[in-house]
Amino acid sequence: MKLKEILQRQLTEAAEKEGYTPHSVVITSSKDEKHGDLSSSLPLSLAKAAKKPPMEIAESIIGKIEIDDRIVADIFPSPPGFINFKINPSYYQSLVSEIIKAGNTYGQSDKGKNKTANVEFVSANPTGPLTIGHGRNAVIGDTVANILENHGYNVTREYYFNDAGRQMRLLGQSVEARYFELVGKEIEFPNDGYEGNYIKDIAQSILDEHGKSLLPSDPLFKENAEKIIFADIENSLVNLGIHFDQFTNEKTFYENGEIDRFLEELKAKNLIYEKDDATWFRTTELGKDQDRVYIKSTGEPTYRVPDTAYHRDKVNRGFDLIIDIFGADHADTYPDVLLALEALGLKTDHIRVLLYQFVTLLRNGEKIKMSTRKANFITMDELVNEVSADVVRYFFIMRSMNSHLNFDLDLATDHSEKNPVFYLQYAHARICNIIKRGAGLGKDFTNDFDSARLTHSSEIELLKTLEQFPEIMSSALKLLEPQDIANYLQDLAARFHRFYVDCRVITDDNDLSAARVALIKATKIVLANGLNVLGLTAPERM
RNA sequence: GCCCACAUAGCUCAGCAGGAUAGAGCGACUGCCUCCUAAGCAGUAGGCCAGAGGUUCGAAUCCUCUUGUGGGCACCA
Repeated sequence: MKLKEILQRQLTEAAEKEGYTPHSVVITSSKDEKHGDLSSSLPLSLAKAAKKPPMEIAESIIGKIEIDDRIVADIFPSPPGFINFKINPSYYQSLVSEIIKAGNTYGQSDKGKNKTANVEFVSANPTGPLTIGHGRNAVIGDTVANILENHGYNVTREYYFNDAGRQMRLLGQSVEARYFELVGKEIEFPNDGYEGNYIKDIAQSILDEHGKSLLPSDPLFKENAEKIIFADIENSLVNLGIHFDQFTNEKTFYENGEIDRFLEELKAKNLIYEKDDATWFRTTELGKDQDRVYIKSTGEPTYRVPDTAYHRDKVNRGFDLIIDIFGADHADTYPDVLLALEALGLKTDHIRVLLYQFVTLLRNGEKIKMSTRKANFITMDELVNEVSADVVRYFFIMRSMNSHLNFDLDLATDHSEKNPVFYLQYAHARICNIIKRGAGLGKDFTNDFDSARLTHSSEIELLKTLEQFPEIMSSALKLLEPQDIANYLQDLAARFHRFYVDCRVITDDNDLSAARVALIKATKIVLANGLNVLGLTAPERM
């Protein structure tokens, strides 16, 4: 059990013995060492209802706490009504062998054991290369999936795409136009067509493969474009270390009758009606302020229809947890999907939608407006080639999902050595180097060490930070916010670098060296586990 | 106009299930390698936590309003 949980329980029991009814017992790390290592403000929160001074409550609760002195060295109150715990250093010291023993399972849990999760992310339609805009989605999704796996979930990474809609039709027409340009029979380029050079490349490859005798409206234009672009997207994802377990195509739900069935069921519930030659979903009946078009007057369904059928399919596949990673532009639309599922009697409370804010790309201090259609974009491949997958991944999760991300291209490329990801990786590399050096001197400190030798304040601070890792990981499972892990690792690396400066590891004092080697091995394990969850490499040298 | 986010150091951002003195990186200035990688460490300067109310013993954190920024409000996805 984790330290805070132990203290929480002791505090709660002691408070109850004194006749209080504590609601939430919060324990925080003390910032000032004169307040011990951990503190609780429980007495302050009880004071009002009890009509007693907080300090008096603190004293009486402390009197009832059953101290395990292997863990807690001292408990004392401080004004205006905190209870402070001084933790026995031996508790922290004992973590070293615990972490080494746990190895790559340190920080893991079995909260998701025998449970399945589906994480749907990227889901970009194959109309062009993967851009930086998609990148944030891709990295968040993959990292969230890693977090779930860290807790034992069996995760399906899924990519959903539409190939039946207007966008894909435009893509085919754009390729077609470029093809006929190449064979000298120019036809009009579609309005809103895709202008990127990659369209010309595709047209050229079609020309190379099929000659110049293709006729207008040949389905081959769209089919080839889709195939080529999709292969390119998958390759870009692999470059980022991302692999999908399943690709699901919108077309499936037309072909297997799911969409018709779904519309029929809504109709039976009188949630669908016809107006102005279109078919509408009666969202107002379900608490929204306007109805939504389901089938356009052209006869073409809107994206909501297959999307909802797709989500119903995911629910029916029986996952314990379903996660969607959407950009902020979907904030208004996904509730309609959930509403429709609920209207059909499906449970949706195991669906979690993670919305992330957009990426603003800066070059020379100016915003770049990106548009796939206008071919004004930076591709993920370009970026990964310039700054490495590690840096790109870190950049996308180092900011909280719901704040806008400024991606400064100049900073990411020209000053990449200063990227914070190197700071943590350097800590890992430093440790590897010290261990190697120790081994080179014939000092292989494997099992036999006395952790009581770890008494320097930098050592204790490092140990305290190592202790927090499992808590950080379980909080990450609850919040599904990768950023917290990145922040923690920054803190851990900082503690290590400070320790490195204060405490020499390989010294003439063999016992001390053995203890310190064990400490850095434990640190290395936690760094590597954290980097691994973020999908970053843990380099042995830099 | 309506809905959702966001607003903290010169810049980019942490901190937000309320807690004791608001942090980091970059940038500026000062120090630290005869010693495990200086991709590091220590320090100085820099803040009305957007503004105004409220709740509370206690607010950067919760609530309301104002202002500003981004996104959404399509028979686009």
